[in-house]
Amino acid sequence: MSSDSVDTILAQWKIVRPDLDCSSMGVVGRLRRTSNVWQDKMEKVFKAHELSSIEFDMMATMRRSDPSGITPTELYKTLMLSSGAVSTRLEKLVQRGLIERVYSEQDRRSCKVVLTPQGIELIDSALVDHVDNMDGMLAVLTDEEQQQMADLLRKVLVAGQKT
Amino acid sequence: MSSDSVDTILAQWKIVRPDLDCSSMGVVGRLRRTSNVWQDKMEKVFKAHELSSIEFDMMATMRRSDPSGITPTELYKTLMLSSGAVSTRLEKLVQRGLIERVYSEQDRRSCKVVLTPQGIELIDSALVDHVDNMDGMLAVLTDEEQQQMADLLRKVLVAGQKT
DNA sequence: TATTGTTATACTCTATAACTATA
DNA sequence: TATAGTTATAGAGTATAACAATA
Repeated sequence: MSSDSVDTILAQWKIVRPDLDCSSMGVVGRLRRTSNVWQDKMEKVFKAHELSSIEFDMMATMRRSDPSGITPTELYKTLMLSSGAVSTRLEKLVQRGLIERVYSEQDRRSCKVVLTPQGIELIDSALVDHVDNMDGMLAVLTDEEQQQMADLLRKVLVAGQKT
Repeated sequence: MSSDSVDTILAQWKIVRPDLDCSSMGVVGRLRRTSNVWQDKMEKVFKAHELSSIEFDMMATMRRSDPSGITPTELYKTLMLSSGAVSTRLEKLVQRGLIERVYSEQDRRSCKVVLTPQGIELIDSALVDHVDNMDGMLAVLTDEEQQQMADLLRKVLVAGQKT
């Protein structure tokens, strides 16, 4: 098995701090690096569609939600952002004609944001490239290995929600 | 097996875009989320030692490097940051008495940064807490599963370096 | 002429909180 | 009085590029 930079780092710690068991860093460090590398690759694809990561996430969330739309509050809670950050970005997408606000008649404080036809076209086209991109990032793993990794990560995430 | 939020998202895509095979999102999406959750947990530990993530990374890199120090150039290349960003943060650490610059006699443009005794004390104490923290994040996985995940991630990282 | 490292500028992004309107 | 959403302010962080000193 070929070694990576994390193997080097672990070997260095073994010398400087032989008393400390850093093996967890072998998992956490690699996951962090993988996430960074993948994030960069994904941002390139998003950028090709003139979207930031968060704009992609927002539009993708709208795309897979109820066609009647989603409220800004649901959106910022789903994406774990502040209301202000979401409002600002929503306004930009409105100005680009990619989404529009539909005001509620029941609760006049509230609105829903929905994708315009152009918005759907853009996110659908970005989505295809995004899936291609992810497939490429995972191509080095067999289907079974991909399933293994998904299962291991699910286990971590489910456990983390309880805390 | 209990399901997580990514399972929900995949089910939503299955309805809205049944033509699109989003299974790679099951791996990539979970890895991204896990990374974010872990990053938050790590930052809390770093903050308890009055360090940002990057300050911790910088000091940890110095700690495991040659005791004679490391040049700012090596540091920003290792951490994949700009020279300016590293210079600014180095200066902050100098002002806090955690590191100092040792100027080269061979090349008078160059210097090395080294941890002061206080710096070593701080990073060593932060490191112990950091390792404890990582152990806790991985506690839900067996040793064998942790090894599996490390191996899968190494495979991805090694393949990624070639591109 | 290239390289090491610092500094200054400008930019992006966000959280916070103030604010409006409505419930 | 609380909530939905927007807007304004301020802060953190960075990359870029200009800069000084040396190779």
